[in-house]
Amino acid sequence: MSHSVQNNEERLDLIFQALANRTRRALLARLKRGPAMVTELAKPFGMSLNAVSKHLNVLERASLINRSIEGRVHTCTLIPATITTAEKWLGANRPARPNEVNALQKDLESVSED
Amino acid sequence: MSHSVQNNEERLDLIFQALANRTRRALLARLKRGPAMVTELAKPFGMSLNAVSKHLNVLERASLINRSIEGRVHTCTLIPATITTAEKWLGANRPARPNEVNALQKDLESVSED
DNA sequence: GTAATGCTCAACCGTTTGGTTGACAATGGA
DNA sequence: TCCATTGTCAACCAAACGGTTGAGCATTAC
Repeated sequence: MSHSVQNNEERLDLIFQALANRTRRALLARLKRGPAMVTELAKPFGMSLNAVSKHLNVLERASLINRSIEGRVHTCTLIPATITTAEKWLGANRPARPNEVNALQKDLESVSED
Repeated sequence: MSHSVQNNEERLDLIFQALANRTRRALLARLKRGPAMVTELAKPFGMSLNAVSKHLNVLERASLINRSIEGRVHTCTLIPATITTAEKWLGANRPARPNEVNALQKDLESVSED
């Protein structure tokens, strides 16, 4: 494919961009309940199958889902590890919460000990 | 402003879209270390101040940052709660991990108890 | 064999994005 | 007062987004 040559920033770009659309988030929410075929995924949305197919492409390029083809049925599966990648970035870039700050301050106090 | 009329999906759209750009993620990473003025934020990036100002607008509309004006200096501050909003969505839409599944299965077994 | 199903690809189209430049308003320092 | 600093706004531009329609290719059912 030669598409998979991505550094971490590129991966995060693709992941967050894929998440930045409510249809795609709804697709992921559905897939959390288990794998599903494309027409099944498309059913709840008031848009063409083609549009949903495009959204699935975006999710696939972001490695948020996998597709396995069996006959004419394409089954989509969530890739939880990619969601974890996004969670990790957020966790690393959210400042410590008050109680965490308190804990950190206690640590600092116990070190300086003046 | 009349801009702040947003339901949850709109808010998530704005948040994830704001996160879907490496310059903006770098800005947030910088702001995690504390508030900063606009020129200071712009310094590390090879682009015009105007471009950075636009990025800050995107972050502000997503409620990821705040701006306080004092004289001619606009100071930007991170809003951690909004990052938490994104984290919550991800946490709710990542399937349970194996150990969590085990815990859940144990719960179920202890209930049905046949 | 024919028809329906499942899905993708390609082309198109209006809107948004991410950058630029130029002008300008307001503040602060000389 | 004059000038540098700080930052925004507006207009412009190419590229990407998010949808559409139409065509077409496998696969399965009849």
